[in-house]
Amino acid sequence: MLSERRLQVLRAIVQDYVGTEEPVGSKALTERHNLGVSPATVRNDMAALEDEGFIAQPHTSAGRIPTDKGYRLFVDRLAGVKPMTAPERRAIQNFLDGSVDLDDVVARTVRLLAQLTRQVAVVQYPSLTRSTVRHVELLSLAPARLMLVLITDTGRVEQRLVDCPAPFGEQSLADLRARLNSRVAGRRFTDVPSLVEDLPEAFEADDRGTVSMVLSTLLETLVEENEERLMIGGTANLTRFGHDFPLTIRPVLEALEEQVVLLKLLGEAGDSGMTVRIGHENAYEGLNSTSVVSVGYGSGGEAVAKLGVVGPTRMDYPGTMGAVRAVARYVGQILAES
Amino acid sequence: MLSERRLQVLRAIVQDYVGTEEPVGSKALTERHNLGVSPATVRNDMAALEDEGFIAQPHTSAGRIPTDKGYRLFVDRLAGVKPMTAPERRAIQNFLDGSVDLDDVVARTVRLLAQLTRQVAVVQYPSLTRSTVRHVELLSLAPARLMLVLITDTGRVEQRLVDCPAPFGEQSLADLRARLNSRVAGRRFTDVPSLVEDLPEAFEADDRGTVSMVLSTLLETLVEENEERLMIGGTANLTRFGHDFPLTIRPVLEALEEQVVLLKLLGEAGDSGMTVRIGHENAYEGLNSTSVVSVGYGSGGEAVAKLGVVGPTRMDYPGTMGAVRAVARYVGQILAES
DNA sequence: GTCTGGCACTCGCGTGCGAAGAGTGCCAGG
DNA sequence: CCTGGCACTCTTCGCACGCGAGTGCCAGAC
Repeated sequence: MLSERRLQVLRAIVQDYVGTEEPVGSKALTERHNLGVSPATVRNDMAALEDEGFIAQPHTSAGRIPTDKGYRLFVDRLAGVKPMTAPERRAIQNFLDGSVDLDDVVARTVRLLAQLTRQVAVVQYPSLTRSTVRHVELLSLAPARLMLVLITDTGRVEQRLVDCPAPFGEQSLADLRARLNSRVAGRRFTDVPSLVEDLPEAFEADDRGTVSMVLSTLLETLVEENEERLMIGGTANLTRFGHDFPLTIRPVLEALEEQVVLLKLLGEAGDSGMTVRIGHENAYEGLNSTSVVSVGYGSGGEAVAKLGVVGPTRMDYPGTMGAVRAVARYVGQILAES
Repeated sequence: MLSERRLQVLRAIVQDYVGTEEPVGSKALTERHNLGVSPATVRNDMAALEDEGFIAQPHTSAGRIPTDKGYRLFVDRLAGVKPMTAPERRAIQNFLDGSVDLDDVVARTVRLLAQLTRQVAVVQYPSLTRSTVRHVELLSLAPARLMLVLITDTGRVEQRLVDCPAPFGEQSLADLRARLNSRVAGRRFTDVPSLVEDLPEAFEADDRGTVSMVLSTLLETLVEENEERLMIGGTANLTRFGHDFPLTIRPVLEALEEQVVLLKLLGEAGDSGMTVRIGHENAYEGLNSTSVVSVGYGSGGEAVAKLGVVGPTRMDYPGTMGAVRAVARYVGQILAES
């Protein structure tokens, strides 16, 4: 439906607008990109593109700027993902290699993404859903008070206090610890409930209450902590957004504070491959003037969590997508190693 | 040196300016505060206040605005701390009472402070320095790999992996766990090093390497984690800052991202009582146009960490101080209970 | 058919000017 | 020491104007 040249015109408009942040006119286009045609021809093409809704003019007699639909077409058909250069890749790897624990990995990733893309970075902590139990530990803090510690293969540690209905002996504790681990160690979280179901039956009547309590706390942890946490960074980059500040930046900051919103946002993104949500494609209203580029990452082939960046719709899509993809890849490697 | 009335004039100027965000002139002052004197008199007083550096005019023939020095005098001598009303106090208590763990307490506190003051809230996690060890746990993950878990009386949990130089038997593990706890449980962090110093000597030669490794990891945790973490919230309130946005907001966002800067900031504040740092009194340049109100909080009489808010120098000091003090008080209570 | 050059037209933006208004400083008198 | 009055200084706002960028359209060339 759109001729090849018109697509090139659109591509040129997007590129120029992203670079200059100013509406781009027909003359400037022909000068900066040698399209081999005159401004007049480009004008006709632009009129056609505007009819189709890919570009718009802020006011009569100004240049054109891409619409959300225009960016969408650009991302889908006109732009590739710009790969990172070798030095950049080395820098990423070096930076992430210095991490000492999971928190540190996530913190470094956020920093890195924010720096590379000069936008707001969002990194979700590796999910518990897909991961497996490495170890479950039980410690007795007081005669009727236990602490349950859950360690996952992604290096995450969760702990919970358990108030027992009755005192629980050291013997029973060791017994429960051993049985629990032999059943669930190395297993998937989703499999745990059915694996421990009948565990209370193996214990004396006196202890069953406590055992059930421990088990339900464990299951609760698995479920509750699927409400993932996440870390954000690079909010200072929001100041580069535009000149019409307060109106634009405010809802974005609000959205970033609402972790629920962000988690939903990442959750809605496709599970495999990179997802780009442009402007109004974002369900959350406050982010209607931003684009979100996200991708899953994980230690094996499977994604255990997502990361991405939030920036103005007017962003360098190829570069951003390249950075996001590269970072996701290296974080996956780091997680696999540890 | 300054007559009573002049102080009243300064107080009126601060109050009006905080309310209206606009330079305040002599006429408006006499109308809104019945000072019992004419505008002309007030003008003379204002000239005197300006000579002393307490107020300034943005340009000739505009009203006056307080300088940092003016705010300082206001805070020190003219304004009290505005206590929270009973309903507000109840709301604070209710909101914090719902907390389930330490992370939750901190998260709720940040939210609460941000809402109450309509500014950016900063809450430091309770420090390890002043707190005591509740329990130390050791788990064996693999023949030559241990996990060390440290639980503090403030409910904080830290874990570390330990790679052993040689396999470490279950027996030795239980032994070490027991000895370690009998020595350090209930003790202050600062006392731990001297308490465990001679522990390796109690073990077989084969195990000593591992024991030393565990101990050094433990000590490392105590020291390293004194680099406190903190949580911030309410950044969206920055948009209410002023009309001269990007320039003001940018360095503040940058400062907020640098946890090191914030920690230093809180660290510099006085250890007891509330500290108010106004404008240029803040060592960090990016915060030169903001004021920081901070106070220590803790479970007992002793402060284990600090919390506070960052806002424009033009803030409602009495109200902000009241909110900060009240929140700190209730957080302390919550921590003491758990 | 498609592209091109030319031309008239539309607007937004920066500039300059004048009036209005707010606020000050100073002075003489109570 | 306070007060009323007066002259002065600036900022802000509205308005008219001209410039320039950019468009749309049309007639003609390939």
